[in-house]
Amino acid sequence: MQIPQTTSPTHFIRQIISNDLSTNKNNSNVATRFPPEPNGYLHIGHAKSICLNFGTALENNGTCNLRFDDTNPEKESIEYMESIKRDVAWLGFEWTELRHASDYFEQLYQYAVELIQKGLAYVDSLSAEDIRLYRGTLTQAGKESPDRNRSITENLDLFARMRAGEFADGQYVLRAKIDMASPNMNMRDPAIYRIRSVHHQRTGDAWCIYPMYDYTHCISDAIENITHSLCTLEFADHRPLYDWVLEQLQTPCHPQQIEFARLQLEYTIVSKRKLNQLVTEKHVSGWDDPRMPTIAGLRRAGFTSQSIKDFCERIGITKQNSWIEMGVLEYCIREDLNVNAFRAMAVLEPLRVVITNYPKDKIENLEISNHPQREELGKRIVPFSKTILIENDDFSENPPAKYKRLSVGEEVRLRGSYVICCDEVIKNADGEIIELHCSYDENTLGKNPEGRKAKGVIHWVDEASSHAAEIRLYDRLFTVPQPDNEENFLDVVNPNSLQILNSCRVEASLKEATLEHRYQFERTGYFCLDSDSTSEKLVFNRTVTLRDSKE
RNA sequence: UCCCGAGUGGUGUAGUGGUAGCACAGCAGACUUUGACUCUGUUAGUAUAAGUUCGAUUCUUAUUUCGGGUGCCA
Repeated sequence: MQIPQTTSPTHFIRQIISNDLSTNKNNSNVATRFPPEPNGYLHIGHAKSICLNFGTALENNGTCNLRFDDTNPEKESIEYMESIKRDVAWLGFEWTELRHASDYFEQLYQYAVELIQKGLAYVDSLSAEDIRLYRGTLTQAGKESPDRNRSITENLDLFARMRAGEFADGQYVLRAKIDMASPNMNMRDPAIYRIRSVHHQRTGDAWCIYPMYDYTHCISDAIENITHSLCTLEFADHRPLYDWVLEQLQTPCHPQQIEFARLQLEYTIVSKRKLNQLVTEKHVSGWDDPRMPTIAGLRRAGFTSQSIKDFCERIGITKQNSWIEMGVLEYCIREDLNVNAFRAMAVLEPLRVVITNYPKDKIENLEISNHPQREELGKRIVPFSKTILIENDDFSENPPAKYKRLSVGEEVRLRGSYVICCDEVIKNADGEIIELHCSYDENTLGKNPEGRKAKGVIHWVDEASSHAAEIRLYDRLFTVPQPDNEENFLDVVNPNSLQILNSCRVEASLKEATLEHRYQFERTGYFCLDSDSTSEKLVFNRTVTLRDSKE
């Protein structure tokens, strides 16, 4: 007997947590958070983090907050916050609480005062340039700022006046007093507050000093009683600072920061700066362009949230930097859509076929299953008459070996309909094929012809009852697996990443297509209705092709 | 070699001091009213060198390769 494997594979973070649970660490609570900065749209890499954080909470009956890391008002906006909430919700996760680092600005300030009082922070008047010079290099220790031993009283006064807006941007900065000789640059008296007289999207003009990430993140985690603070590898060097801050202060708890490798997906980029550039320079139509690796783009392309979650589970969680092949993502969406997408027929590049021996005005309303393996999904009506359209590609005058489509003198099955034989090719004055004359075998509806076998099965639509449609064929946005390695990633944008087909014809039933449904256009791929679609003009996006094993 | 991290088939990821498993990709075949799906079979791997051990992919050391680190970004 086979026991179905339903448990997810383990990974090192699951092991750490199950170990913590077994020792009753954190009173056996599990609290995580997803902490995006609202300075761009969420992308597939964020999806990995979202699935990890929310998933970890779900698996352990814990909590997971959505917390906006909004400490840099110059780059952040409400629009991005809204898009992030929408995308997390679309993925199917519910945050326990919605928080903002800016909710803690007053507490953060008071903790900073506490640091100053303990002689662990000081106000520095060095310029940004000088601070950089004083910091030293990777191989050389830094040297201390002349202001490092400013008195506590003076520091307190200056910090209060920084808050009060008495100084210009950049005139002073609050620094943690740690160790200018540390081999870890993050510990060389990092800045924890800077003066920035800018309007904040949530706190308005209440503040002109804003806390830095390292200082803010650990305290925010502690305030929210986070148990496991999961972040990407590049923050590993910051962990000593994360721990240092919490060790100096009387915070509610001391969360454990654990780092994992960020997602690297071939043929995509996830740098917010570059993604932004693609949008602003109009290489794509927007953040939700189906070629974008953003959640919004994937959604518009027709990806399901389930397929993305499945993908995130499959790629695993480790500390190894690795590249995921596009084939994995494609497999995940095909696996979902194969089971759940309704089947339909669409002809992308039509070729007219007249069935010479079919009655002139006859129309047969054929009933065809919506899914070959799932009868419960019902049937649809597909009209059939004397003049139909087939895919231009599905006919060849000089068929190669093993050709399974139509050619002169050969028979093919029209999917869900009759077997036809091509008798004659009609060409125009330029010698281009404009029409095919075929004959049908009336005894082949729902049964095989006797004594012979059709070469293959092709899709079709009835010309009169079909609808015009625009079909957008999307392909990978870049021509190389690692566009980030290029001198200029714009040089390797795939010029053929979008092909718009305007003379497509889709079967009558597709008139009722909805944004929520996914479709498999038989033999051509998986598609979804695009939001640009109108009742006059249907627009479909190709999510992914079908697997293709023909050589 | 200033600090930190990581090396398991083509890719990703498990595992144990005792025959290295799974998935994707690939290849071959079966089935097929989708060249889809499904099914079957199959190719291919522990970075290198020493050491400990009856036995090392696992433990130790060295080497090597790759990634990250010098924002008043996150």
